[in-house]
Amino acid sequence: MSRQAPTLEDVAREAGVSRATVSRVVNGVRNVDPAIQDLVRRAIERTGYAPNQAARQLVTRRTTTVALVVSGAGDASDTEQNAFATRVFADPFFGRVVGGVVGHLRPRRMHPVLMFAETPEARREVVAYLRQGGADGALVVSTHPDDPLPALLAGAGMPAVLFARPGRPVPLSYVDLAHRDGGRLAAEHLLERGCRRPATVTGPLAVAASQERLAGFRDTLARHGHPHVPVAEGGFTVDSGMAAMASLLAEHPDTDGVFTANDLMAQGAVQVLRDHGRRVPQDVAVVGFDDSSVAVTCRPRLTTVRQPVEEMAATMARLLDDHIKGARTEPTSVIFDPELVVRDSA
Amino acid sequence: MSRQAPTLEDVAREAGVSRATVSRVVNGVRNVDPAIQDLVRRAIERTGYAPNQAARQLVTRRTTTVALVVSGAGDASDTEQNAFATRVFADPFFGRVVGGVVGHLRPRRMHPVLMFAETPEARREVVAYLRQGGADGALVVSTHPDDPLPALLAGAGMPAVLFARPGRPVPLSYVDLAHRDGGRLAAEHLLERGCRRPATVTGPLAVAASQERLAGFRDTLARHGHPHVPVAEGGFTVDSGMAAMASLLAEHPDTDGVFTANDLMAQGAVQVLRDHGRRVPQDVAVVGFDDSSVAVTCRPRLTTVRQPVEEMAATMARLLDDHIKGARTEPTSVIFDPELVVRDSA
DNA sequence: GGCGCGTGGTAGAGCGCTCTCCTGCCGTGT
DNA sequence: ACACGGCAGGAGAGCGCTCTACCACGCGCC
Repeated sequence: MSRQAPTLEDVAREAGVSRATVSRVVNGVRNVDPAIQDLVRRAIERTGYAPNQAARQLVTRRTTTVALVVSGAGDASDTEQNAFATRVFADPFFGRVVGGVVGHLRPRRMHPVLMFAETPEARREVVAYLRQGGADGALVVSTHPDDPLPALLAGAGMPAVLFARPGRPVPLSYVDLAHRDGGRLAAEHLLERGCRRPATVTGPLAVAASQERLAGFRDTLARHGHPHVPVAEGGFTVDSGMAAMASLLAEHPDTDGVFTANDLMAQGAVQVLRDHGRRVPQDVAVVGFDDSSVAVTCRPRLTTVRQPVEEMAATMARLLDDHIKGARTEPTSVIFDPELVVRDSA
Repeated sequence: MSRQAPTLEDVAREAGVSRATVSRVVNGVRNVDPAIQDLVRRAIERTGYAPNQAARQLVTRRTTTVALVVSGAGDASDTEQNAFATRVFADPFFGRVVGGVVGHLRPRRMHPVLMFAETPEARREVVAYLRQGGADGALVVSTHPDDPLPALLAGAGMPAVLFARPGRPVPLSYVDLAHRDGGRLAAEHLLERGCRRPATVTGPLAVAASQERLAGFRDTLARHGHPHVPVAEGGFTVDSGMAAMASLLAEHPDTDGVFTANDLMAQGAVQVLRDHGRRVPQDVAVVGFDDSSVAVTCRPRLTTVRQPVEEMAATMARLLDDHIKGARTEPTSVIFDPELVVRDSA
């Protein structure tokens, strides 16, 4: 790459036409004589021309990227920062988000810039990046209900779409799941299986989704003669699922059915159950949530409430596209329906 | 964002200096009178100025991004494309790569653009993106030994660094692990535990790393009186680990120690072992590879050969930086040492 | 036959920044 | 006192592209 890259000018000279004509051919805009089109294309071929993105961006004020931000709320120290990315991607959930986003972006020749915003410093960097025109908008996945990033983005007037309804109302579009229905689905399945002593391991109760999954689960059980359901709070990790299950078992050894608010915790719960001599699903039935990859890789394979993460992520990207193009100005929300997937654990 | 964003010109006017001076203050280049610096900074504050990346890129010919490419070798159909991302990130390995890369990039205000290159079409797109100046270079993680992308990149003269030595020699820098030593470490540990009938589940034997882990394992055992070691080939997934373990067990029911070429397969092997009534580690000891997050979340926790993926990824980013800056012109390789991490499975 | 009109092309003005060159002004040495 | 080096700040030329004019030309129309 030592010698200068060819420019539009070079191609134009080579083809014997003007810069504008070449530009039109490249961008497929306006009518250009087929013969000339061919001429130009041949010249492009010969010169090995590739349009300069920076120059194009400068005039169109559009990039070919969107920021894909995984956001926390903490004040993590510098040393913890790298670990954040590792930790985040340890949950198969994020891989699915990436898959969904890329699925929408790719056919449009757009690409995601990966950013992490778990500290005030990092959040500033994200906003700065957007303001400098590094990306056209942001797709935000928060890991914490008090995440200040959405408000920052909305305040800066940047196009942004969230995964899940923000803790505090923010004038931004988002996609979400009917979590309450998910809880209901889990309850109904446990009931149908004949569970008499259901319990649940929730996600962090500060998270709205956890609250709603619990509410759906609880309400459904209450309606079927189970006014009091043992509850233990977890943190969406395997370890927290183990701890929660252990405490549940200590206080309610007769538990015969557990709904855990995600698959990772279900995995932990199953392990603890086994360690305590319970067979799953014979002695205790376990229903997870998400239908992530671990649901099929762990044994027994998990019966779980499916969250269509890829679809949700793709929709998120579509909404952002609309906002960027100006085709949509009002914040919108799209809510997806969960679905029960029956496997071996319940 | 309806009204025009402020430009250098606006700040200059506001501060009563020239554009060049403002630019110098912003970029911290050359000496500028402290009083004037202050004046300019205040003007920036007031106007809410943010430098336009596109304009800057146009003249400096440098972006603030590098491509982080996960690459395959296949001709996957369109419908499989989205799944590729999901599948890739189901392995905790990639999350660690991202963590390491971001750890290096972030302090330098650089960001990774995530790209997937599992089809010829997608590979072309990656090369085109780089040639158009969308990113300054590429960090490539191949999932397949015959991946044509490295050669494409080298041919185009694009700065690029690979994770793992490429199948065919390519004049590109890379980082890698001393896989052979890893195999040796596993063998030695199994031997020390008193295993009499060791066996191994390898990765895809087309992958050099799999070959070397196997060679290291085999050679060490041979040197200690085990000239023949049962081998089953896996595919680095939980399922393939299960299948491989099952076949191993069928032919060699007296196996008392297994080295699996990654942790995911170790997890699968443990499950199959359990299903066949073997206790781990009492009846059969299992040593994994990678020290990924599953090593500590699964039960029993895995004894495994640690691969310092984050460090390796960070080094990859550093090498790329050097190449981009021109501080390094010759392809270089950096080889890391594996380390045995003893937990419960062996 | 002049005129409007659609078609296919050119010319050239920016987009916002960096960076080289230049100028004016000090301090210093002889 | 004067030449001169060094340094701070300004002027202005691009970087490579898009896009709005604008022009040339041929056609059908009254």
